[in-house]
Amino acid sequence: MVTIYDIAKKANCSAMTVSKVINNAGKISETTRQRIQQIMVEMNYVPNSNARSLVLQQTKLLSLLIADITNPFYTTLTRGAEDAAKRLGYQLLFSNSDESIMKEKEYIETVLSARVAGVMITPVGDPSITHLKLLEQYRIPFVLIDREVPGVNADAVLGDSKEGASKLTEHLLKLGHHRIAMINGHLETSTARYRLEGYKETLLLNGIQWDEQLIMEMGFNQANADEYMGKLLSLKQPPTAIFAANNLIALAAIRSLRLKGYRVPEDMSIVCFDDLEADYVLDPFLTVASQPAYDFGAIGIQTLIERIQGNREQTRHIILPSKLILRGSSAVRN
Amino acid sequence: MVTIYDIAKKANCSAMTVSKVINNAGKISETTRQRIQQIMVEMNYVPNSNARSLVLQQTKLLSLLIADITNPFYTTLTRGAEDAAKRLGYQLLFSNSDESIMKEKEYIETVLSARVAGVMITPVGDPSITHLKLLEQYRIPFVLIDREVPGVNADAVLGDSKEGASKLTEHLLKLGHHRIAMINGHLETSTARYRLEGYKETLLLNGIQWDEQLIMEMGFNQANADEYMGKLLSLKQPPTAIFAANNLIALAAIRSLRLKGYRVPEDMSIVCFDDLEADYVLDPFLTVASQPAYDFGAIGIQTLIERIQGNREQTRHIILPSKLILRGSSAVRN
DNA sequence: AATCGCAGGGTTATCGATAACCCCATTATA
DNA sequence: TATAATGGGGTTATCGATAACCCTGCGATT
Repeated sequence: MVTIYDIAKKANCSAMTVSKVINNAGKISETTRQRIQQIMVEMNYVPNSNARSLVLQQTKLLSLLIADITNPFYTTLTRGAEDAAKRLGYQLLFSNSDESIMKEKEYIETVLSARVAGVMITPVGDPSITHLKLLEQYRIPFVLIDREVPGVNADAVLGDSKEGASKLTEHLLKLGHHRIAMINGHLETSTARYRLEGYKETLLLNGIQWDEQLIMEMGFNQANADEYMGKLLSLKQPPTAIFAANNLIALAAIRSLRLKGYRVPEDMSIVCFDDLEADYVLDPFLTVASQPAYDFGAIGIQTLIERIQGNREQTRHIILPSKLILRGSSAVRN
Repeated sequence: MVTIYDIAKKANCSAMTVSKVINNAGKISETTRQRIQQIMVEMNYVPNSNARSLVLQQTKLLSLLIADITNPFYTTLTRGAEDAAKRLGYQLLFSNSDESIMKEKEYIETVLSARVAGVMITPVGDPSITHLKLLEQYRIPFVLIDREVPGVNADAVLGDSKEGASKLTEHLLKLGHHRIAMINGHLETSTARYRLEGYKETLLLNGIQWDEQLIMEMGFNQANADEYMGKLLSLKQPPTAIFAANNLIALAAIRSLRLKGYRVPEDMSIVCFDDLEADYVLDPFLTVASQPAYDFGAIGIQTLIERIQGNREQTRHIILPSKLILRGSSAVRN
């Protein structure tokens, strides 16, 4: 391990002088500066950030915690975050909570003990408040992304879940569906609540009372899609359309339907939130409310850095719109 | 910021005693242990890992650098790595080099300065040797994953690129194609070289001399797919089949072909490496040599941790096989 | 001639946690 | 009874980098 002391010895000067060269601070003659810099290159000196952040009480490290690394929505978001962080001179490390509150807790403790400069996080759900309060207590700036948490007053970059849900529901209604099921994420998640709200409200506005039997709270990780589809299909009056709270739920639902011999959209229309980026799919099939994933990440990081640098007082919620994209998974009711 | 000194003051003892409680070391009476532990909980104490790793000269942090976070192959790999790390008691942080040697360099310097316990990395290519030597110099254990680097003697978890390429090429030959183009990643990447080797060798074994005009070195990030497809299609004897070095290249190629009015597989067969996990795609279309992405990650982390714990002397290369999966993108030559 | 100012560089304490070692009672042992 | 052994806990130095301050010598100023 090369330290500034090793450099100092070779350069015949004190460690402090080396430190000053590294930080471009203090008064150093041009000759010694160059001598020291050359020695640092020769010896492949890399500063020990642990030592540095111990004394400085800060780092240039940002942390991003996403809920599901296998969901293209989050990886695209991550790209946006990464680009923004780089542009603004910060390093970004990610982690993946996998929708697990325990993993989230461990991760928060890790970043806390690393004293990162800031955290951007897709909270698993309302119970995340415990960890978020920890961040508050340790005065580590953070930004919520995609999901908000009641009781936590922080900057947030969110999609307009209610509006998007309304658009999707309305679309299905226009196609003649009135038995529309919803397969939702956990209601402990703000997006799930808003999407449900938009769904219910739109039904009501169109003179339809929602049917609790048609509303499933499955969770965003698509476990048990088969079970939930089974329940829906065995109702006396099964749905003719499904609103899935996100893309992976929709895919799981379609797969399950096909296994049971149903066709989409002939026997069942399906719509959902979040596009699968065209990169992954040759023939996009899902009718979706597409959210600007890349922007989520980029704007989130910008907001976070502004907060870190103390340019702002009040917390701010930024709401990004979604865009309805009509495709083959939804059709006029038979 | 709560420190052990704050705890000590409240508990009326020395910081050392607190430290001993935290580390379950030394001799502490049950009463004081409990008293201290309770105070730590009350005050939400989180140890400062910077201080700790400064004195211990080590951490429980592993670092994973992947080449493209938007490629499902890598995100699935990441899942495997994450699960393995958790199981073995390590925390995992990822980053994304985006196939950029500069980003890779910055990242390596970051993990170096953080003195992580170990690094798992998909090197961008042969030039990565510079950074990898740095890791060696600082004695940070690392494992190469998916790609090897000549001149770097390290553990590695690799796919059998040559064998997979042979299988794919053979498959196309059996379908009657003999003008088979290859759209490859950069030859600075070991996988690209091995895949090319398998391709050429299989052609030769079947009595076909390869045609340099049919071999394109595009890079794994699918830039300029249109340009390369244009070149191939405007040849006097254009290919009737394409072997793409990975999944995203294949998709880009198909998209480009369609834009130009070609149909797959009727006008052009396409095969490639790396499956798109069934999670993302409703109707898998690509004929692929599928690699066990999850295992790459899991085995890689295991190997890394073994090395960290010094259970092994010699470096080891683990080669994982790929599986040919036949689908609609390849068909008998017209 | 005495003082000042500044360039150039060094000393020391500090961040938070831990290793290595020390110290003092009390109990066990010869 | 004298001594060793042990439990329970404290002291001090250390990791690598930096902030705050100090020192020295030389040319400029009065």
